[in-house]
Amino acid sequence: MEFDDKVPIYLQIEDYICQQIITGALAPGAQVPAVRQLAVTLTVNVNTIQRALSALVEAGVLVSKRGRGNFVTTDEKTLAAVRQKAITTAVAQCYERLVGLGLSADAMVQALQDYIAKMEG
Amino acid sequence: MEFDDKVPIYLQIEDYICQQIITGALAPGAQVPAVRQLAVTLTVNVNTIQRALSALVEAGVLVSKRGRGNFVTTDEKTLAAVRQKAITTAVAQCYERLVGLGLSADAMVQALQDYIAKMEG
Amino acid sequence: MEFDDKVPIYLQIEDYICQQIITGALAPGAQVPAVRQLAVTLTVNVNTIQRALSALVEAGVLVSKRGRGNFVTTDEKTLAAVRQKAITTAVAQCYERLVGLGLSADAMVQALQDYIAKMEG
Amino acid sequence: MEFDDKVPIYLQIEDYICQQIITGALAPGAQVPAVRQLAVTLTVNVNTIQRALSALVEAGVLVSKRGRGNFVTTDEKTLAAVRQKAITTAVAQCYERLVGLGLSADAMVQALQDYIAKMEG
DNA sequence: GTGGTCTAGACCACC
DNA sequence: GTGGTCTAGACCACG
Repeated sequence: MEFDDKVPIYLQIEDYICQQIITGALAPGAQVPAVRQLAVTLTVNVNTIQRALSALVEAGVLVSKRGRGNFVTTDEKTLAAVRQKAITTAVAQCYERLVGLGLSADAMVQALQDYIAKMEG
Repeated sequence: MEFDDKVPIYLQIEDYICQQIITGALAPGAQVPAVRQLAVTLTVNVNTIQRALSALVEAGVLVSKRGRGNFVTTDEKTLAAVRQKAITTAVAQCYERLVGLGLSADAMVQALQDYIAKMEG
Repeated sequence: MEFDDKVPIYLQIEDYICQQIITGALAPGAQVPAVRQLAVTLTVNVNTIQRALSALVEAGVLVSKRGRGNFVTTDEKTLAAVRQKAITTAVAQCYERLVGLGLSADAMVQALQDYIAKMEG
Repeated sequence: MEFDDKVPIYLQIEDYICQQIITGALAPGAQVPAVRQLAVTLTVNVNTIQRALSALVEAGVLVSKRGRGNFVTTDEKTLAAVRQKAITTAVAQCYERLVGLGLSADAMVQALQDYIAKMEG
């Protein structure tokens, strides 16, 4: 995995875990890979992983079982919220920036469609 | 102006200046407010402003005239590139994140339209 | 190390690092001395070192690994380009000045050979 | 005329005047253009011109006649020295940098010849 | 310990 | 007054 130097790695890892959950790569109730395992696969320090997981536990997305590991919550409301928040955040950020650049609603949609066409066409 | 803690202030200032240029608030050839002035209005240290402006000078977006101030380039190609890059960057970031979340092209466009409707409707 | 007052220290440090790389004192992939270490040995402020290294990172000559240090790139193309640019820059500057003084091509070569003879003879 | 932002303009103007003298564009005894005239043609502030001329007067290259202007010295020794110094300085700077890059004497001469061939060939 | 960012304050070159 | 450079010293993210 690649990290953007300009934003804290632990935040990027948070997003990464959420992404795994949303896409189903990490199913509800599933065990999250061990901290040391994640540290290896993401080539990141253990402390950095810990920080990211702690935040997710705090948010209720993961539940930590002492001595056994971390698990994805099975609470559907929380999971739905995670998904919705991830999407909204991405879209909102884009919207704000494009508004700042003076684009109209139509121009925004057009810009997105153009980009999608370029990437997938 | 408000700054996001998670990304370097000097980068946000770069974006801010570019935005001013793109929206026409800073016309081609216009003088950029004095470094010390910007420092006051943005409530940021002079050096931080300098760092942002230096990068823009390096990129050719601004030209620095010693003892006189910084000015927006009049080179149309550069200006067009600035605008295009700003839009593409915003859209690309959004696209990448939504792809990571498993959204289809249609779902992406829908999500954007929904958000726009919510904000502007 | 000695610095020339008339040109920014950070630029001289850039050149110094490049020189170390070109001569092999800093091998490809090798770790550059810590910022604070360089600051001590070059008797220069840490920020000044940072500015020089940042430019080299930007240029791809160095790669920065957060919390671990700065390393010389292993990309051969980049390294070759660094070497070539350093030589060309030095020669070009000399050439331009001598042309401005009205010297012929032969006179230039002669002047260089004379100087070399004086220094090494 | 173009100036390199990285070295003081007044030094570049000094070099420029010396160059004019060496190439004969300013003959021995000739009057140097008025300060305000130079300021216009070089698009530089009057004070900056003054500073450069003062240094040359100090060095004996120019002689200042109150109320009448500045004139190129007619002292042949001084003029010869100016020329020699200009050449030596250019060559020495190049030599030092190439030595620092580990080039042999032959390689230096070769690099210069290559560059000349590229420019004039 | 290592790099990255920011602040505060100073000095210089130039207009 | 304007930008450019440098210093000193602090704090944060990361290993």
